[in-house]
Amino acid sequence: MDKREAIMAAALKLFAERGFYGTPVPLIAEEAQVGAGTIYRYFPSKKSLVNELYRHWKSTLSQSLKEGLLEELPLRIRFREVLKRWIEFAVSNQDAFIFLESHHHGSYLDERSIQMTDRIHNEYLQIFEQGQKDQMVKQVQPQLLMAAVSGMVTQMMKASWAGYLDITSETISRAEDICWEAIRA
Amino acid sequence: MDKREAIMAAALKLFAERGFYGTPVPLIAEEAQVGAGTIYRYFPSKKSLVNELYRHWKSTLSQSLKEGLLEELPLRIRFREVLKRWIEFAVSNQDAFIFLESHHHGSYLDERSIQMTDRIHNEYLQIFEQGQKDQMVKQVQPQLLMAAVSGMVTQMMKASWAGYLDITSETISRAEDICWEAIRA
Amino acid sequence: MDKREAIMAAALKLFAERGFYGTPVPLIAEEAQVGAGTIYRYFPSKKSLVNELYRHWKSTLSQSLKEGLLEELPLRIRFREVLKRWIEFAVSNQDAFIFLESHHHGSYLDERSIQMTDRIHNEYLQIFEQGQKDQMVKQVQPQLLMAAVSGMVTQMMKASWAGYLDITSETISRAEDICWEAIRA
Amino acid sequence: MDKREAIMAAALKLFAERGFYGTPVPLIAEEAQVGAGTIYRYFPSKKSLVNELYRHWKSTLSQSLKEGLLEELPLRIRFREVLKRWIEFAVSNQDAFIFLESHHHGSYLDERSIQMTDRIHNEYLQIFEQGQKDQMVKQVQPQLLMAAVSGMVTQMMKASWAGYLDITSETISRAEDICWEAIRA
DNA sequence: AATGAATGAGAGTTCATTCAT
DNA sequence: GATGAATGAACTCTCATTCAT
Repeated sequence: MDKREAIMAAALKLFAERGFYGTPVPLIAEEAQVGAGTIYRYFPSKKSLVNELYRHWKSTLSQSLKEGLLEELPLRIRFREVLKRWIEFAVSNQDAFIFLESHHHGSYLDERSIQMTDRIHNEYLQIFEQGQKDQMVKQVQPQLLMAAVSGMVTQMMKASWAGYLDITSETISRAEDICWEAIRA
Repeated sequence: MDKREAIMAAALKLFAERGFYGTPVPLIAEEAQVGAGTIYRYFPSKKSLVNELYRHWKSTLSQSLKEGLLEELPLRIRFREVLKRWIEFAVSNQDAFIFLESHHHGSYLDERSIQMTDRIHNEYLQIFEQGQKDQMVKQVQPQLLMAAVSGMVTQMMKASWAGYLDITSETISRAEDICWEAIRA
Repeated sequence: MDKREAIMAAALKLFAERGFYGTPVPLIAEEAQVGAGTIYRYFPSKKSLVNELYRHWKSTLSQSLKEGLLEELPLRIRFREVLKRWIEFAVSNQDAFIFLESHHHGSYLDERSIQMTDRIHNEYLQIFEQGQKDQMVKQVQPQLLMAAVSGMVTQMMKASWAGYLDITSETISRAEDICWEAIRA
Repeated sequence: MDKREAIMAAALKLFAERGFYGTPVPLIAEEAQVGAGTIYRYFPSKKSLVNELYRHWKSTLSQSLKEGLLEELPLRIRFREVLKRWIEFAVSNQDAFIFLESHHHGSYLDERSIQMTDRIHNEYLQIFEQGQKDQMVKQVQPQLLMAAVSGMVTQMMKASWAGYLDITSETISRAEDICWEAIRA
């Protein structure tokens, strides 16, 4: 489905740049080089488009954090690996990362999207809770640890987006250090 | 001007809750208990209203971080004081903090607002740069340090907003620790 | 409410001429000499407009058939009086009569309109049933008697509308005779 | 042409149920089990489809009223025979009869359809005029006699359609009596 | 100065029609 | 010949803005 992907790519770009309400459907059509009506052959409504897009990227991110992570490795190594993947995902998929962040609490997200958000959110929390059991990270509300890590990554991406910050592999490595020291016991 | 303030208070609340595009002007008027036309006596357009509101709170935040900060105190003390004020501002002015964060990159922000954002951004950066000179914080791009701190605070507020996190004075104190350890040398 | 009435008058004319689906809202606005948006200050939707219009004229017609009808008069006199009023209403309010007829089974009619239709329909049926008890009209399904009378009036109005028939007081009187002989015992 | 007939049958059913504007072309295609584009091989436009359908059934009805009617029979017999055929056509071809009735004044009918309507209308009128010459029916405008008969049949069919009336052969016979007494001298 | 009814441009969406397959 | 994905004009409805009161 070539058109479907073109529409999703166009919508991702525009929603990331201008937000959901700031993006008229005909503009998405133009960016995707399809007719306005075509969008409605693939998505029943603008709302359903944003929800499918959200779930697609949310699960893509979630997968790439988990995929092939060796359970045998020491927790500490795995922890830093996840951190690294997170940052690398954000860097490689800037639009998607910004989109996920800024649409986190949109009133247009439906029940399924919210449930997926909560489920993945809890998966992440468990990583921090596991780290706490193993005395590796600070013994505070896990939400706070997660806020530190996700906030760091998010703001770094926004700074890059706004042209304040140039992200290199050196930057990524530094960002990992900062995150790690923020949360380690 | 009593009405002007009522309008700004109503707009702050609604923009924070529903975003710029999700908030009709007549709804602001209703919340402020004025006629819809009255808003246009005080602000030439909805866009100018959001910009004035943005600049108002941006400079209020900036002021409260600087105000009466004793230059004689050791840098390290001043540093932690700023951190504390930042978090306390966010907690005491949830709407304003969320509003500033979520409108950070709105396409409706005008030249003046962007310039003010940049100016204040640079002021903050200087704090980190000063900390680097004094060997107190990590020797990395200051943007990254700032991302760590502002990201942490922002995500903490969003978690609170979404009901995931209950913020107490204990939480604030913990958050300060996390921020400090993230950036310290 | 001057505008409200202008809108209802314009809608009546256009719905009678072109039907519900054949009449765009902006055309109603133009005919009523108001802005398109104004219609939505008075009616939440096009559907609600057609329903209010329908109920307004349905009850107006119903009222004018009943109003001030002396119960003391012999049934036969009252019967012919109702017949006369019906025809006169149709002649004096051609648009409204055509509108009511052609929107009888529209899929856009809501529960309330359908209930009102059924209620008034039953009121009319009772007239015929009463006539049957008094041996004045034919002993057949009352629906059939009603079909004869309402069909006659409806088709007469449509013929007039289409320019086939010129309705005079002589015509009305003749129509009454025809109806009466159709149904009398 | 098998497909052509399938399309016309599907269109008849849907136009009768939902009206012209309420019936999307793709829905007709689905009902007819052909591709949407196929309809345009047989009919240049939706408008032309409804017009062909209208003329088809209009002339079918007209034919079945005339066909094989013995000129030698007394006028009175022939008269009642026509009445009977009319009602029987309506009962046997409910969809077609409803379709013809409700599209009688559609703004989408073209010149040819209107001319055919007028022509057939005049043929019917002549029957009544002939009846007047022979002193069998009332000496009033023939339009009025026709309104009585066609109105009766139409309303009876609508009542049946709406579920108010169950049509049996007894009903048909009664309806004939009513029509006849409405118009006879 | 303040109002809120009125406006019309522009939003999301539908659907008659086309055309590459 | 037949298809149905694709189109864009036109629909219903919203809302930033104006202006008579």
